[in-house]
Amino acid sequence: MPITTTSTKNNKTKDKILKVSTVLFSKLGYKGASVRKIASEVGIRESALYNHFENKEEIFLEVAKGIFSSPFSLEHEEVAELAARGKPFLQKFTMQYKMLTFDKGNEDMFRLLMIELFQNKELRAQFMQEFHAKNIKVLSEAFFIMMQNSLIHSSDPMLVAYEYISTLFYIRLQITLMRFDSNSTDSISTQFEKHVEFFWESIKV
Amino acid sequence: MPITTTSTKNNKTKDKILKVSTVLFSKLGYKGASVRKIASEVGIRESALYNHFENKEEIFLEVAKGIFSSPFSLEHEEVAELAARGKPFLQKFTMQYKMLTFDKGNEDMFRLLMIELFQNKELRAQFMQEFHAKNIKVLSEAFFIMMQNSLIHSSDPMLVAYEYISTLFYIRLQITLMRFDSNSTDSISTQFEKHVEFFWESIKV
DNA sequence: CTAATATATGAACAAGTGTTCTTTTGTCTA
DNA sequence: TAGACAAAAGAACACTTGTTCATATATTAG
Repeated sequence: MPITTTSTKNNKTKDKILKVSTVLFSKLGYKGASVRKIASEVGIRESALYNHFENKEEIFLEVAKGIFSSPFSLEHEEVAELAARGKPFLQKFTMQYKMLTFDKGNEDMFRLLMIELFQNKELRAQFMQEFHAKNIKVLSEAFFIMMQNSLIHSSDPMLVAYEYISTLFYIRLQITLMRFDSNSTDSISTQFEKHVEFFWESIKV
Repeated sequence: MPITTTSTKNNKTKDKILKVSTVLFSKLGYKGASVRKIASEVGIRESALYNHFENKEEIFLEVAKGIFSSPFSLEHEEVAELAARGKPFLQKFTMQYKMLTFDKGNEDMFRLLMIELFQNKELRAQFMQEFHAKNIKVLSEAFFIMMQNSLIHSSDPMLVAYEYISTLFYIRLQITLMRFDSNSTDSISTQFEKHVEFFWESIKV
């Protein structure tokens, strides 16, 4: 008898509401996605939504939980191990970042984040913490190890991390924009790999 | 007798509407800034707005014109001249970018752009063209000259330009976010200068 | 000063918003 | 089969939205 945290009950409708809301919020934003649009897409009346959620905000908060829960998991040990070899770490890290960029669910979450970023103070704080600071931490630790092993030139690991992550973010934003308009991402598809190459050539000793 | 393009008429109120709208749109977004909020801030009734503009969208379009009209002017000759000296070009370009980031008017426009980016297809297209492509063009031309003069390592100038502009954008986004919450930008204030240093050291021959 | 014109008001509109009822329907349990 | 409970519908609410219109008030021109 498996015990899931989100209650074992028969919540088929609730799940559908969340699924639909994710799509609509990430397309239209919080204001643009009205409860009637959500309900209609689910196939129920607005009033029925309130059997599953207190109000609109509760739906949004539930959806927004997904924004920073990306399974971006490089174990601490794995970081140390890969970093000791230099370039393979950058490759692994970047490919994970690339996967997140193209993954449907994470793409929606990223769009939602961008749409609501300047409308939601809490989201801004989390962006700085979860998106920026956390990445800087992992990367700077890795670059620090590379410096100790004389694989790259010595300098401030935090600065190197900043320089590295900023380009990843920009590529992700651009790809997300293009895909939102169903534009081909061909012209930018290998930008992640190019970044790894360029950066490694720039810092390697 | 100076002839301004925006008509010489006595349009004090119209100007105030645009000024107020700029602030509200860039804070609350298109949907969030209602005509009543705008009118009330101007000091008139909603109905009076329609003596100056056809509708809300016309106000927005007038405001949005300012997004991509930044006086980011490095003359073609100046680019060539500075690029031939290498690092000074990066310094000049970056300092102009930094000024735009901290300039009140351009800051509002940048925020407006970010807020509406995923809600407005036309804005996305302009972002790609005016914000991205144009900068890539100027930068890649400069890097090309530097390569010809053997100031930096030879590689794809467009790639180098991409790597350079992406970090500038990320810094700008972060600073704009912090200032939106009235947070101190001390921790990131010299990031632009650090970027110039890091990048130049990375590419110089 | 008077007439014409531009700009303001205040009320109203139709449509949309989030939310709350009461009532009906369905589903599982005793 | 009967009763309990969860989930649906449908109508209504108070409020906000963009926009319009008739009317009043300034401002300008002859």
